[in-house]
Amino acid sequence: MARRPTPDDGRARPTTIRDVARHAGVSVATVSRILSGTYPSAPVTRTKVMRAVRELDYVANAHARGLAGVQPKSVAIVVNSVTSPHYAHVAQGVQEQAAREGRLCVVGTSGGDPERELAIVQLMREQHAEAVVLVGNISADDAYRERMAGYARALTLAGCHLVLCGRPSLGPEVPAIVVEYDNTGGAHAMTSHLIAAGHRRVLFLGRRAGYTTPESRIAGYRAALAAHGVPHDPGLEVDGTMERHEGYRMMRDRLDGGPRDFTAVFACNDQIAAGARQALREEGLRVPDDVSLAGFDDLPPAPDIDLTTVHVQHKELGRTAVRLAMESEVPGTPEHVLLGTRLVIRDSVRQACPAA
Amino acid sequence: MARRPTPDDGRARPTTIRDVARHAGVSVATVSRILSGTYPSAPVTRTKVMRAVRELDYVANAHARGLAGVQPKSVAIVVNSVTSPHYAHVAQGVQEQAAREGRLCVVGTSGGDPERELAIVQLMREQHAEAVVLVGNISADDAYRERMAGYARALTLAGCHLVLCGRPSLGPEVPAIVVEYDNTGGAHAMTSHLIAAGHRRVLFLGRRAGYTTPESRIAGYRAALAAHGVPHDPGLEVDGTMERHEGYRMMRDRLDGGPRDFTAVFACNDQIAAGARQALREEGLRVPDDVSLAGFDDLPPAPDIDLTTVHVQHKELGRTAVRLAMESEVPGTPEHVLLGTRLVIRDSVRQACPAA
DNA sequence: CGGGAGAGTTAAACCGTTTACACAAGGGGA
DNA sequence: TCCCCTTGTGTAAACGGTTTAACTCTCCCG
Repeated sequence: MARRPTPDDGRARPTTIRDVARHAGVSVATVSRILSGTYPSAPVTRTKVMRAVRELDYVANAHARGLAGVQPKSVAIVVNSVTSPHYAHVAQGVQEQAAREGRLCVVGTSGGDPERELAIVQLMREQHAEAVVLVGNISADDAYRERMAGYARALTLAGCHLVLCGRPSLGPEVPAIVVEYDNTGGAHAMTSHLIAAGHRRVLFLGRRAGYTTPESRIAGYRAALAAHGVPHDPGLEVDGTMERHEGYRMMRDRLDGGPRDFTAVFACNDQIAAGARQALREEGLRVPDDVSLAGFDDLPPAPDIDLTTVHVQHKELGRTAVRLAMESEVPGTPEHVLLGTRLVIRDSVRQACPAA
Repeated sequence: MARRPTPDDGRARPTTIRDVARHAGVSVATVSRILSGTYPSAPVTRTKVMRAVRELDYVANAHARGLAGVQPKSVAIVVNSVTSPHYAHVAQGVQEQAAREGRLCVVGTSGGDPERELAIVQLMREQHAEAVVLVGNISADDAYRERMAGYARALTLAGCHLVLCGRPSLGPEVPAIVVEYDNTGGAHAMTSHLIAAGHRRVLFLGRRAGYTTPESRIAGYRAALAAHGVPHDPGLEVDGTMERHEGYRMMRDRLDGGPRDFTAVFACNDQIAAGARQALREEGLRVPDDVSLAGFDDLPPAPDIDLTTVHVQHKELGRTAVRLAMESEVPGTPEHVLLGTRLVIRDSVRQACPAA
């Protein structure tokens, strides 16, 4: 036996459909049908059953129901961490859309560790999630891609959709929906904006080889420099991750390292910008009077520090991910969506001082 | 039959333990035992089974496993929204602790709607979650409390623990773990800090009747005024919710409404403080030179706007919630925990100008 | 008065796993 | 040689629902 009948067990066993049937004086099948409402039934029986359900405070066992083939499945989302505004907003979009489609939403955090991400995906496969949404920015290691590709195929076989959100495709052979936003275009536009304001030495904070988001953004930065005939100085590209304290560190190091050789800063995201701004202020440099500063994302704390930045539709990203996964059965559904971005001009960029 | 055998079905059925058993030439029970590793087995059998598992890429069906009585259950957390830094940090703590205890974490958002919150709790009951964590700040309506109390009893009956996080108990009769932090004490300390700096007219932004968090904080504010013999002017208490745009609105209204009759502002949280700061700056008032400003929470964007605030251990709150729920079987576990807070002095509060 | 038609209900099979119990083979002590 | 114990595996009964196929009534029509 799976479990002893435990008629003498201390704690009570939850109410089952059998209890309801007995209490209402009908069969189990009748209760099931009346509750699902998919079958005609006599009003008097219906009343009896509903009363029994209320009196016993019955709720169905989701495991049993899932096992029996009913599919009110769930959507899973894997992010680095929920405290990062970027992930939080995407997650919020996923949540909202999942709720709208009547799905439960499971959130997992990987902490940026590919190993944990793979483990969570495997877990979701066990849970028979309807869709698994992987959000952004992971090291594109070859062995990792190979394994994830394998999982993607397994998920698809089990009728589950893999959605890559703000992250590039795993290759044409791998079944996955991709929802991205235009990192390169946004960075290009922002860099052009800085150049138009007369800046020719723009410090880029947050380069990170192997990570797709920073790589796309720096590509836009470089392309804009080239398009406007501004010489590209690799010495102006600073390595770092996308956290606030890293922004602080990068700027500190730069200021401590010698005379200031830039008039503007383009941070890879708003968090870095916020950290860099703090380091600048500690050094007595005002934004935008002494140094212009631009970010990317348009998330808190951008409005609080008057940051000129690139707006990304984060919630829409999450919503689209879920929507595409749900609709992917219908023929015309696209498998790759690229969301646009737009500049948000606040007050952190000023005309370059020609003397600088 | 529950489902036709579908030997001719288009899409493949996921691999079951039976497939593995057949493929390895052993019985289903043997596969189960070898995979769970709780039983002795011959090395040669073990090898065969493991190879079959690998070749078929088998993962167990979590529904079936759950039904059969194995309990690697999950932890559920219900928050207003994941984009609010306050909830995000608590959720992060819950996630981390749940992961550490080997539990899956389900996140639901209620949008502050008691009705949806109740619905999610019911859903979690179906899912047989091991613990349900409800986070903060809901309207303490009587009918709602009654229903939630009923659910709490039902959850307990099903062996599931209800944890109220940053929210008061439902009453002594209701089985629930409560993890709070000291709102009143923190607000008292901050108000005292402002009074010590010479402020006697402190504007409180974010009063909200019926909501426990603002009510506790304003109680601390009033108590501190009384303790230091500063007259209490109800006209200095402004109603509003705990969002950034509300902080902006409240301060705007106040400044537009007449001459400034306060020298310091105590915002009910950092978000309100950030909004209020923006309104002040638009009016040409500098923080802290013209007006002192204090917040509550110590979450982004507090460090970016140099906000003096009250630090709350948000992650610890979430972690404690999960930990207590897991350990609640062992006798000595407390059912009510109050976490401390501490002042974080930055640069948004200055000595009051006696003339003001 | 026999015989569909159709509404309402029930018994039983099935979903995929775990596990109590049965059982076979092999080894060692009496 | 016999018996018992250990070790490894198989059989079958749960777990709690859903669904199919069969069955029992009424009712209506020829």
